[in-house]
Amino acid sequence: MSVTIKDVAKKAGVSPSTVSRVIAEHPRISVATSKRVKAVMDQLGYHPNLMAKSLVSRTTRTIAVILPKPAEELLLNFFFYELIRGVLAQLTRAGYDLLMAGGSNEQEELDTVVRLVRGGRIDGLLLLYSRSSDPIIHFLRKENVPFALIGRSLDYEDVPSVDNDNVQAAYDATNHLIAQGQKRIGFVSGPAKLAMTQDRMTGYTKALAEAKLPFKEGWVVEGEFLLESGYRAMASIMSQPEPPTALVVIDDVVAFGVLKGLAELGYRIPQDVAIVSFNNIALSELTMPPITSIDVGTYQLGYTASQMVLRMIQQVEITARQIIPHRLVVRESSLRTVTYN
Amino acid sequence: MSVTIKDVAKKAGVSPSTVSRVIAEHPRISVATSKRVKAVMDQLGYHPNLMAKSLVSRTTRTIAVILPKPAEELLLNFFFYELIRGVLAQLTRAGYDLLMAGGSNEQEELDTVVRLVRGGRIDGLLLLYSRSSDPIIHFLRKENVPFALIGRSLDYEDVPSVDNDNVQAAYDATNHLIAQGQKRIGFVSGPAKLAMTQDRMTGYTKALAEAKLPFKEGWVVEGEFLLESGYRAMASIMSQPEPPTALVVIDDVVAFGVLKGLAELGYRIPQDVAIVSFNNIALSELTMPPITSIDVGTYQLGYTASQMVLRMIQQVEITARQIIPHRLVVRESSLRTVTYN
DNA sequence: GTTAACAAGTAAATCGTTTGCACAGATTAT
DNA sequence: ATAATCTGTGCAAACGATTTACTTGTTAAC
Repeated sequence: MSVTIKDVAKKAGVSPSTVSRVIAEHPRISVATSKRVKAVMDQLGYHPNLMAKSLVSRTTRTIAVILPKPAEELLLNFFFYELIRGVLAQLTRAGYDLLMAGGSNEQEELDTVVRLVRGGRIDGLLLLYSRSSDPIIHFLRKENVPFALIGRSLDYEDVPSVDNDNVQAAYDATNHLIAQGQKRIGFVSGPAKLAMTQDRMTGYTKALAEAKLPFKEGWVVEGEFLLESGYRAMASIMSQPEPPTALVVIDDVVAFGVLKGLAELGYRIPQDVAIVSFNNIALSELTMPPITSIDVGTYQLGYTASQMVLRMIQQVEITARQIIPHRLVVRESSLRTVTYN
Repeated sequence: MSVTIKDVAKKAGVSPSTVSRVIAEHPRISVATSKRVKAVMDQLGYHPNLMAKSLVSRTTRTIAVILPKPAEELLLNFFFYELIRGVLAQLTRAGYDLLMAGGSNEQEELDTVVRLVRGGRIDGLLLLYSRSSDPIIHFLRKENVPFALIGRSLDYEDVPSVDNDNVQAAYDATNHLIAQGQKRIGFVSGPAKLAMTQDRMTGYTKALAEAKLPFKEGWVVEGEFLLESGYRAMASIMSQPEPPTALVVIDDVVAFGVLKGLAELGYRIPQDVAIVSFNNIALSELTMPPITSIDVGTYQLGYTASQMVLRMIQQVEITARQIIPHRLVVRESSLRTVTYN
């Protein structure tokens, strides 16, 4: 069917091993032979069978990204894509391929990971978020598979991971609102299980405490990383007797929902309610008003995490935990006084 | 190292072939043996080596998506992600994995495809756009590899593909503006090589011609699927002696740039310039004003195209060319009279 | 009671590579 | 001149599955 190493060998009048050595640029092969074999190779359009190669080398030059449980939902958040962009840039550079796989629930997700790892289909993987007591992380450590986590593990200190200082980031975001004179600041949050959510919550409360500003249960709403989540949160938060006049929002897409919700309720932004959000996706500057957002270096996150996995595969020593710096990008949504031209 | 079929065989007191047959649910295996072997299998945590399996079966349960040349750029367009969402939904459903690979120029792209196909790494692939005289399509047809194109081939009639009726879509978009009383309608276009761009251009001119409205070279600008592209187009289009009062824009992200450009030049939308765009990505309704857009069923496009590839792999007869219906979603950006509440 | 049919399982070849070991001839060291 | 080392290559055994063709023990048929 397809042209194999044997065909090349026969045509070049050498043994298959020699052809293999030519491909691998083995030093013991003479220049003459190498040239001749190579000529035959492209004359025949030979390409090594990657499966056979992988089988014997136990290597696939493939990294997997596991799509968390509600892949459908995850994929609605643009943060993810910016991340993947970074991942792809790194992997392509290194000549690795990216495999995307998922499951429709936590069990299936684990099954997928086990299948890929035990089945020898991948050389390493990238985990996007970490839940508390994550069975996948547990499995990967046990099996000693190269992997890196984007985020922070709540269970183990020494999991290779790339993260932001989310406590500090939320602290900065909240303080930015405080600096604008805001006194009643709420928090539109994400899934409580995630380390990221917990850290940002910590930063938020810390800033409030330091400024001696009130923290109210009713000003905090937990949700998903979805537009509707932010939209719905407004109904509940703004129906409080004394609603907040400023909001820290866990994610830009959620903030889009917040914008929509507030607009429908008749609030003006930022005059009535000021907003600071996270991730600074490309479209945050296009909404009306543009959203102030903490840039977490999403692309860098993906790029660095992939690099980490690649290094682990090459047995290069790595720093277990890398922090990508964040940066507050101020736009109109958070400013006390705004001038429209 | 890893537990193999032989280990299972030994422990279960049968031959490797029997274990293999148990896995494949071969009818010639007795229930008793099957049970016993299966018990041993999960006692040992056995998982078949996918490479070995692929080697002999010449099958990988993997579909590749080739990222076009400027992957970095492509990934900035959200249209792509919605597409991938559809692809993943279909593939996950069918138990296939998705491999994303790319190259940094057309040659590398082709090389990647050749490597993956000849190397037996994938069972089929999905092409995102088609250029004229695309060497990749040429190669895939020659090699008889299952693949589907999202879009339309300019070279071959019978390439399996999923597409919109882009001529009609652009015709509808333009007519919508005409119905609003617009007389001077421009077109912010995409790369001229792409079938999609050409088709939309055709629909646009057709609508103008039928309505006996003027077509002016200066009102048409070619660009990329990038925000900046739309932004820059405004400088050139609006500096015409008689600038258009309405624009058909090739893509939502480009339209975002158009919005930004027009705002900076002091035009109000839709009062001074009305806009209709394509793809209807999630954020089109969040801009100010929300953008009227042709929903092309992006998710469906990805979902259907993947299905087509899977069918080809399973040797099921397919319709070579499927058309996904489009739908005009009217929002404020295109309306003659607007009321803000 | 012999043979044919069948059920359940095994042995061995195969898929396309890589790689340790062997070996012949050339080169260098002593 | 002989031993020791180097060079360049081939043989054959992996890697971990699947699958064809063969064995064996039972049951049914005549």
